[in-house]
Amino acid sequence: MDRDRIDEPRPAFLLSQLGAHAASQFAERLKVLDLAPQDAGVLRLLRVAAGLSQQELAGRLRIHPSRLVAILDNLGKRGLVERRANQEDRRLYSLFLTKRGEETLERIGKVAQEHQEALLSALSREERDTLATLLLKVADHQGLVRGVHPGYQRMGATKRPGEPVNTKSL
Amino acid sequence: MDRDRIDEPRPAFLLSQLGAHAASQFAERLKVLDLAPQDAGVLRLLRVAAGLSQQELAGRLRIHPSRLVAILDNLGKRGLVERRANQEDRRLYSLFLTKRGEETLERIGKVAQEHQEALLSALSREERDTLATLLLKVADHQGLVRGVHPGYQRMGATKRPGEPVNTKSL
DNA sequence: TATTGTTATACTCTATAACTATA
DNA sequence: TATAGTTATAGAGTATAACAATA
Repeated sequence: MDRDRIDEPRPAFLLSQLGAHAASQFAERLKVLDLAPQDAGVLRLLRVAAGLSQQELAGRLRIHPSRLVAILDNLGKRGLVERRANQEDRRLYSLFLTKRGEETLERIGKVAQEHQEALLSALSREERDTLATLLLKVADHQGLVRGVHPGYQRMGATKRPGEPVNTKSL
Repeated sequence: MDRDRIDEPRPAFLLSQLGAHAASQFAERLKVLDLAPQDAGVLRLLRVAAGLSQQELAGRLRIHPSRLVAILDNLGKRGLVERRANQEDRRLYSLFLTKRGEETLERIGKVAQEHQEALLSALSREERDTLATLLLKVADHQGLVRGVHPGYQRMGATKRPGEPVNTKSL
């Protein structure tokens, strides 16, 4: 059998374990700004891709369009994001970051920096660089989109999108 | 501002992103055995700590005891885990892996191996070792318990344990 | 009175599909 | 007819608290 010895943790499990830990720690820190990770994702994407429609934004973040509505309602109500009417097609909104949204994004950046510092404090600068290089290599090879967290897709969801509804559960 | 250039992905974000990806890929592969990640966690722990009570098991896995009931009902019904009456204290069950449970654990090991191979295929053997070393260093420093995934705590949950019930939502 | 395992209830959050208005 | 954004509904899965048996 050969596996009755003390388990050497598999790197894949470590990755998954640490990733979940990192995500929850970051979400915890974001609460200071009264924001959730998806909110940060939306704001960050709108900085580099201003003017997107909701459909486009949802597509890029892998969020269901109907879910994005509530997220944008909240961010809009708080004056961080603006829905501007699109002249050419009046069915569409064009989404923009407000001044306050940009400021909030700066604060998010600080929070993320502190988070990362705490998370990786066990590593030297050089080790962090090595880690970043390796992770980026794997992420690119796996086809992960920069800045798009798989968790955005379903943060507290219970059913996978596209998964058939289970009529006769239990 | 200095951050208007192309984002160098932060290693902390990469970690979180890749971790979520790894977790979902693994969960997907586990479906072949009709098991969820928590099930694998239960079986694995019972291999090295046979005879635990449900309370002890729940405590170690950071799963709510009432949730563990359904998990064990399922594993028991399928003959992978056995609830033996405890002679000394008849309120307790002593949990054991069955023969079939051990076999299933072997299969899980194979699935995990394949999963890891696919996940890290971008890296050389040496790079994988380096990655494992760095991750383990961080995980230990963060106080993560070997083999206990933070996601076990809430896999599709909507409310954090201990969090007050939100009476006036919206 | 306290603890183990169990169950019923309430709660949160989502995807789906219907809906409105525009095209 | 088709598409953008919105909303209503139902589904899924949890934590909490109450429960019965035992200590």
